[in-house]
Amino acid sequence: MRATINDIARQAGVSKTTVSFAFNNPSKISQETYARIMSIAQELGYVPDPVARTLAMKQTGSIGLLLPQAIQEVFLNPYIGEILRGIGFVCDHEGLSLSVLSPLKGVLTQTIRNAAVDGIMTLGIGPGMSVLELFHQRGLPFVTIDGGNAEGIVNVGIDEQASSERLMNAILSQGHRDIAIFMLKNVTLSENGDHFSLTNDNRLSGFNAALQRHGLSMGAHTGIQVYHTEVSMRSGRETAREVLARPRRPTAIICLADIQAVGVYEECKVLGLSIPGDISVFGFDDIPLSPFLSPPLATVHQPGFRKGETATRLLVDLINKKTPTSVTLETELILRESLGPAPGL
Amino acid sequence: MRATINDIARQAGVSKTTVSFAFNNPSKISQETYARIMSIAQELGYVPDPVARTLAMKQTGSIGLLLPQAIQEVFLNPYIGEILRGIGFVCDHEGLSLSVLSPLKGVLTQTIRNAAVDGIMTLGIGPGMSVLELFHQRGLPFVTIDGGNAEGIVNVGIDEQASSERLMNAILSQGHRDIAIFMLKNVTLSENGDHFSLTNDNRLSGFNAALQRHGLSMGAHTGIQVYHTEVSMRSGRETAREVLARPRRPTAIICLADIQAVGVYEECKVLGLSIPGDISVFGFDDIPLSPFLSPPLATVHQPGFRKGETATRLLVDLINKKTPTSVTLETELILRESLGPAPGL
DNA sequence: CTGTTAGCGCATTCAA
DNA sequence: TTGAATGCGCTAACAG
Repeated sequence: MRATINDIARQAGVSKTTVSFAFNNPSKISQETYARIMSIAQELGYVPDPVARTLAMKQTGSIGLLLPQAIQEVFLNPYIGEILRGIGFVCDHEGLSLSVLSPLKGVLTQTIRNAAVDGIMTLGIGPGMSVLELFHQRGLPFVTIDGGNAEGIVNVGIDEQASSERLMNAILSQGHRDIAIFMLKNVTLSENGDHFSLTNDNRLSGFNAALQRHGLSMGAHTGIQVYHTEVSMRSGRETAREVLARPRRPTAIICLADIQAVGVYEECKVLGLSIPGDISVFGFDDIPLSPFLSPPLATVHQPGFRKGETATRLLVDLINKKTPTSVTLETELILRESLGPAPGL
Repeated sequence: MRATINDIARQAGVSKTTVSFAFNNPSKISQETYARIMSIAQELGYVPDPVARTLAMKQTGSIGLLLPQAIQEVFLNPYIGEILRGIGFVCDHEGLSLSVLSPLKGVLTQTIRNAAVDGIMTLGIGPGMSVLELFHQRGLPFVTIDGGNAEGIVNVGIDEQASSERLMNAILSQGHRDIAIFMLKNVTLSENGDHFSLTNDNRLSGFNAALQRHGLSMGAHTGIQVYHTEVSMRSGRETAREVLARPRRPTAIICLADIQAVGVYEECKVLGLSIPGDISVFGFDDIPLSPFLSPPLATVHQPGFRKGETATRLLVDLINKKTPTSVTLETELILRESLGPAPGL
């Protein structure tokens, strides 16, 4: 049975308040009482209970991060690590701790109910998802990352559509007309277990915009096709295997996550295909290792660290009763050697 | 002002107990009261306060992870991501949430005091460090990862010494006699801001064991020298720049973290040095991308995921009053193309 | 500088 | 099946 503030107070012959001051505001009591209290506390191994303190102060000193998938899936993607670093940077700065919340199968609601946090951040949770209502219900400040802009919610993201359009333009301008696009599956969660993704939609329409301007379109009868893949090396590889076996083999593969491209590289090596000689590969995210792949991966640079950093700052503002607004960060097209002209050109 | 259990009770014309049951044990009350309570709760947007609940139940449902450095440093290393995935795997399974605690400059003590968790895991915190006493004082169950074995503390790690010895043997058997070793700096923290690392010591003695058997030793007058570097790509690159400019250039570089090797690769490319033609590179960890570097990186495979997984299971056992014991996991020497014979052999 | 007195919001034993 | 009472451990007005 751990010692409580009462035990200390009794032993020291003072009141609870005095003990409390000793720990939180020593300047309000005399040196000697302070010393006596601390020595007794030491002796009894007393440490103030953080939960009780939190209850009394109505402040947990921690913020939550709600992931779109199980943690062991999500952190397969190094890009998430970048976001996490940004979040952590601000947390450290503000003296906050970070609580990682996974969306467990049916108990997501419970998870959110029970989260002892001052505010919460979400990854890829869009407007209209019932999770957000839960936050409102609890009166929990929240900001979304890559959740899409909407009235009344603070979001940090990029211009998905413009970025994708630029990406596709780069590909098309190299003469590619047979293109496989690896879209992101399971990147976000909705209450009923279904998955949908605003990010996907936006990127798709960016692609279409570029295609249209070239008089092209996606579809089974064209050379431009979409595949729904998971955000992992393995999935990238498996899909590449499937795609590269098609009679009309694409001359370019677009991976909407760099990490998938690693799997594509691997499969190409096995098949003896040269990048970009036989096939060009384009990524998205620009994870720290993309420049070091062989060949270096062309991609869209996304400011992952700053995304996390910005979102956390906004959340802190929100918690402090300020009223921040959504932020859109810049992306940059990074042309590296994995993009080359279409074979035969 | 959020609604409390009292508001609901009053509105519904029942007692607090009944409302509590409605949320936690509906089978103990009648259908109709349940329905009435829930509907009123819905209307008033009532959600039980997690902190108050925690206080009453004496269980937070979350465990803490105490990092050795600021989060933005630590997650520069993909290997940590692997450990995190393992931890998350078990957390999900057990319905626990994960609280990431950073060792802030002076307030580490505060951080630990205020952490509302049922148990805690540490990375690279060894026996004898005062942090551990704090855990005892709070009566907080804890397990260490890579903390070294000691009486009375539960640890999950690898045989650092044997692994390093095997590593060095592999290098020596390729004829290398001029070797640069990039040790890990700042990998662990102690209370007074100093840093020291049991891991470093153990690996060093493993290296020395192998060297001795070959009649060699480390030192300024020999070809085998140790550099203290940070666990990052950048640090690996900078140290490589320094090392490769030495008059007696090493023919092999050992990086005690794969991620550093990426920086070494980069510098070699700039200098026009071929791996392993001019210089061999050996890593440690076997991060997911090591096989995809060019050339693939020879390294010591460490089971990061299983480390996290095992440690978390042990912690859960500890929380449940079981008495688990320390675990040592296996490593494996992975010979890939970045290791070749010393030039001239 | 120190003590008294209320909460904070919920869970739970014991009666009814 | 429900309610009253008590406790969880701490903070913070408000007095003195």
